[in-house]
Order: sequence, then C-alpha cells, then structure tokens
Amino acid sequence: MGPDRQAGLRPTARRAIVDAAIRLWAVNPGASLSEVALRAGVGRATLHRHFHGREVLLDEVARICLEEMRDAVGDTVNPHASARERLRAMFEAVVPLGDRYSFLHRESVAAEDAAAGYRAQLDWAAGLVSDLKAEGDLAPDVPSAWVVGQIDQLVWTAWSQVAGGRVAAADAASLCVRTLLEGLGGKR
Amino acid sequence: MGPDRQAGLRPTARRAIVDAAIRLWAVNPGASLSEVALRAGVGRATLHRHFHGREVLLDEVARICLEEMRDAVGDTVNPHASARERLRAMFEAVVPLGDRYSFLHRESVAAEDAAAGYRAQLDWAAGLVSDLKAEGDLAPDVPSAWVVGQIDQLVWTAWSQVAGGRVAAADAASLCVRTLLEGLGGKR
DNA sequence: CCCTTCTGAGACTTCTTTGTCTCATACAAT
DNA sequence: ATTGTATGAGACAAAGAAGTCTCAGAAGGG
Repeated sequence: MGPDRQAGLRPTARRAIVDAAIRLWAVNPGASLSEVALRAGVGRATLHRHFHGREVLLDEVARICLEEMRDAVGDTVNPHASARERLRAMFEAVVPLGDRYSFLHRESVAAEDAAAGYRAQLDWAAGLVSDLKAEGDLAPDVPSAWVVGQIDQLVWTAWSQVAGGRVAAADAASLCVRTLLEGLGGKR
Repeated sequence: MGPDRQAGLRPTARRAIVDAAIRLWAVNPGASLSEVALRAGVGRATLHRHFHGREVLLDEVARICLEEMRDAVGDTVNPHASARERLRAMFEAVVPLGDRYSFLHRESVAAEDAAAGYRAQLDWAAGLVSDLKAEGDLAPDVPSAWVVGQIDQLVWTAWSQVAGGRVAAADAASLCVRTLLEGLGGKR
C-alpha cells in the first residue's frame, strides 16, 4: 500500500464530489448522496470509497469551504490597511464564495478542526469590528454581536443578489460597506 | 398525555400540529413527521388524519404563517403614517414572528394561495420601499431589490439576535430601522 | 505490454420515513 | 346511559437512502 493511499491518488473524483456537494447542498441541504454522486459525474460507490459516510463528506466540505474562505481573505485583505478598507476587501473576497458561506451557515459541523476554523473566522470578524469601533467607523453604542450578525447576513444577501443578476458583481462590496456603515438613507 | 389535551377540544390537535411544525422546521427543515407529532403531543396517526401528507402540512403551515404575518402587519402598521414610521412598525410586528418568517424563506411552497400571499407580501414591501424613496428616506441610487433584500434579512437577523438574548426585544425594531437607513457608522 | 490502482455498475442488506389500517378507548353531546 | 366522533397505540407495507460488496473494465506508470 502506497504511503499517500488515504489521501486518494486520483484527486479528480474526490474534488468533483466535494464541489458537487457544495453546489447541491447550498440549494438543497437534504440532497441525497446519490444526487451528489450524479452531479459530480461519479458512481455512488466511488463516493463511498472516498468518504466513509455522509458525516465524513459533510465535515470535509466544511473544512474545504473554510479553507477557501481563509485563503481568499488572506489573499485580498491587507492586514496593514485601515479597518474600513479591510472590511471592504473582506466583502470583495467573500461575497463570490456566497454559496460556500451559506453552506457553513446552515450546517452544524461536528468535526473539531472545522469547528475550530469556524471559530477563527468569527474571532477575525470580531477583531475587525473592534478595530472599526476604535477607528471611529462604527458607533460605539451598537452591540458588536449585532454588527457581526449584519456582516454575516450582508455576505449572503450580496451573493444572492449578484447570483440573481439584480446587482452587479463589481458593486457588491462597496454596496455592503455603505449599507453597513452609512446605511441606505437619503440625506441626514 | 399532550400538554393541552385536558380541554378536550377537537381543533386543538390540528393547531398543535401546525405550531409544532413551525417551531421544529424553523430550526431543522428536515425533521420527520414523527418528530412533529411528538412535539405536538399528538399521535402520528392523528397527524396523518388531519394532513394527508407532508406536502399538505407544509402548505397549511405556509398559509398560516403568511396569514399571521399579514394580520400582525395589519394590526400594527398605520397606513396613513409616514413611510419611515410604517417601516418601523412593520419591523416591530414581524420580528417576533422570525421563526415563521425563516420557514417561509426556506421552503418553496407549492400551494397556489400561499404563493399568492407571498407575492402580496413582496409587493407590499416594494411599495413601502418606493414610498421611502419618495419621502426622501432612501437614497434614490440604491437598487430597490437590494433594499428589499436587506429588509428581508434584517427581520431574520433581528429575530435570531433577540432569540439568542444578544439584543433586547424592545430595541430590535429601532435598531433595524437605524441599521437600514442610517447605518452603523460612527460620526459623519 | 504488464501490472497496479481506481472506477462504474449493479446486487444486496439495513434503516428511516412515510403512509395506511385496525382496534380499544376517551370524550362530548344528547 | 347512549351514541358518535376523535384519538392513541401499534402493526404493517411501500419507498427511499445509506452503506457494503463484487466484478469487469478503464487509466496510468513501469
């Protein structure tokens, strides 16, 4: 038996399955493994060979989603920029991953490393909120939990609006920042 | 053995089933009919007597959710008030029904009258947005679809924050209006 | 070309959910 | 008390999904 046997020697099928699961479960969280295999263009047996059960696949999908989001944020957000600019860059990075995001939102992941990754994301967001307040971009009297909740929802809203063609992809990030910080009101 | 079985009234079971389904499916959309019956304090056979199948129960739940939301809005919102005040009153009426709301959000309802009710709700919201713009409470350059999406998400966010004890119920509606129109920014 | 590994298809079992049916019983109205 | 209706419990079958196994064939490296 080869050394990297458990990792799967042919990454194509494994990756196709994960992708199919993300796209399918983003829309229909109850989709069966048969449907996932079909969408992935892969036999049902192959799916079971790579992922020992639904739970395992679920955890792997969650792990990959978090990884992708972490990488996207890391590539786009400049840690030395202002909090407001970091917020904008974060939206820019994350909104295109809206389907991944919504998946993580709905599923309670059992795997420990995935859960840890999720906590890390929340901590990152909480730190950003705290910086925003420190730099005067956020009103201090607003509960931080409320802000984090708004950011959370903005990502999903923006993605679905873009996916539905009602908002241009290029405008999404700025619209998110504006909505969060300045609101949609006329003049004050 | 059921909680409200002492009264012995017949329609109780039907109502208990619908309530249980709303509360259960708001959290776990895939919950089985056995779980619904158990939560309702009702035999599984009784559930099938009242609702001929899962679809029927689903449609009935959707119908009742829409009805409750329509009534709540009708009771709370003064049609002659300003658009901004109507927006606030709408949040006040709808946020406590967040679980109902989220249920409607996730399920694509097949029944025609329920679908019509949903369209009516969307139309009402669109009209409100248009009035807000006319009265200068909303920036004209913001896409209306974006505003409607934000309102939609605010209801659910506010409800979950209130349900999680992170925001006081009394503050929720004002916080929603402020978030939508003025944003959460510091000073400007 | 040969050999190992991975794959697809299908048969098969098990488990859960759904839906139907029966029967004894509790309750309400008369 | 009697009568009719709703209910709860449980047995039962049908359907779907999960999971396992086998076997023939394709893919890729040597």
